[in-house]
Amino acid sequence: MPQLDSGGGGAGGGDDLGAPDELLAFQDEGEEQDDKCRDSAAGPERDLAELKSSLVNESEGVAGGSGVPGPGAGARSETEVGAEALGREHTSQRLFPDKLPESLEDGLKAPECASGMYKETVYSAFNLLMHYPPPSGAGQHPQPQPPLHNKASQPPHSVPQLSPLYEHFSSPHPTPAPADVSQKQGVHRPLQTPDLSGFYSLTSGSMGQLPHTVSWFTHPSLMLGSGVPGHPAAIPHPAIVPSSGKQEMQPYDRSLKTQAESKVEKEAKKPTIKKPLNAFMLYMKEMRAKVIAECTLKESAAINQILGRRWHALSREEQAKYYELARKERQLHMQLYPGWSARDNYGKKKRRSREKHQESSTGGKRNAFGTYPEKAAAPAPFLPMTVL
DNA sequence: CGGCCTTTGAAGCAA
DNA sequence: TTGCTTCAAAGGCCG
Repeated sequence: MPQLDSGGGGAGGGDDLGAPDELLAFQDEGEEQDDKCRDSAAGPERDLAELKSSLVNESEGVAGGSGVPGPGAGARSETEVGAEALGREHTSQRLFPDKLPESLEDGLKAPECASGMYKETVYSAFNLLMHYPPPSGAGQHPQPQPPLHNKASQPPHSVPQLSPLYEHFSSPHPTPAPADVSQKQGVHRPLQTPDLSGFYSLTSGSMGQLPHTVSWFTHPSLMLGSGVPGHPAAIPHPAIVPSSGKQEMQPYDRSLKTQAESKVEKEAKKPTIKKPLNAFMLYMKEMRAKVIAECTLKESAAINQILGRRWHALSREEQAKYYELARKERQLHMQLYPGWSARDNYGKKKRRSREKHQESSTGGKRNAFGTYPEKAAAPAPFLPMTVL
């Protein structure tokens, strides 16, 4: 794990929310894996690997280069790009999975996927966020991020499960906000983090371009919202979802319920506070739409594979931005839900049975670290991100 | 309809 | 302390 940093005392003095991720020491991470990849890429697979490699290069054209995506970035060798971006040796084959879903292969073969599409600076919006500008200026952003969560099926009133901080710069979909959230924060202690306070000072009138920011402000704990019975009109925080995931029952149905049932139901309906997103999740949220547009892919599994590779292709500085954002997310999450713990959601998702897990772990499938047990002799792909 | 897939990172848990 | 597991997002796929 990229357990790094800390040494610096962390940004925001005293806020060391366990943000071991501040600096990602991913130098050479997967160096050995590269070897493995090289091995596995031999023969016909090598072409595929190179194809994938070029895909990563494109992403570096965008994300990389600290905003100087040269026109020929996509044509440069990965070694060049990697060395430039990371200042580290960057072998030509990195982390190529042995297999890719067919859809991913299709995507990689797609011409639009191979052409350099990442011309804009991905982080322009990110920088916007990082500086917590007043919302009035947000609309001035020249290149609003493409819609990331515009599912047509989504009820207009619902709040997409977006990472609030991230939403601040990524989502174009307005979310109705109360005129004065602060008035509804009676029971919630005011946030004191200077960075974050800027968010909460937003008003509904300024939400045009940064709509989902509101989701932060309409956080249940802020406005006695979804988490508090008797305030049905409140807009839930994206981190909060009804644990049942089902629609609200009609009053008539409700009357049919026995007390015991309703009790159980009540229990089940207790809103689930979701984990704050980590750096990679934030990165995925931002880049997913681009990958989809570029590769005409829709399968998340395939997209995530691409994003995983692109993530590793990012420079340290670029990744650091997401780590910082994730840190702020955690910080805010902690402030909003002081008593919340990740264990609250433990076991709530019905996951594959442990049996299956064990079976897979011995059967060549990926374990929790994304590694393959049979290759366990070699360092796990991402563990070698050792401290510099 | 709901779990799986797939990714990385954070955190929980057991030993 | 170490190593493993679960969850976070996303959306197509499949039983």
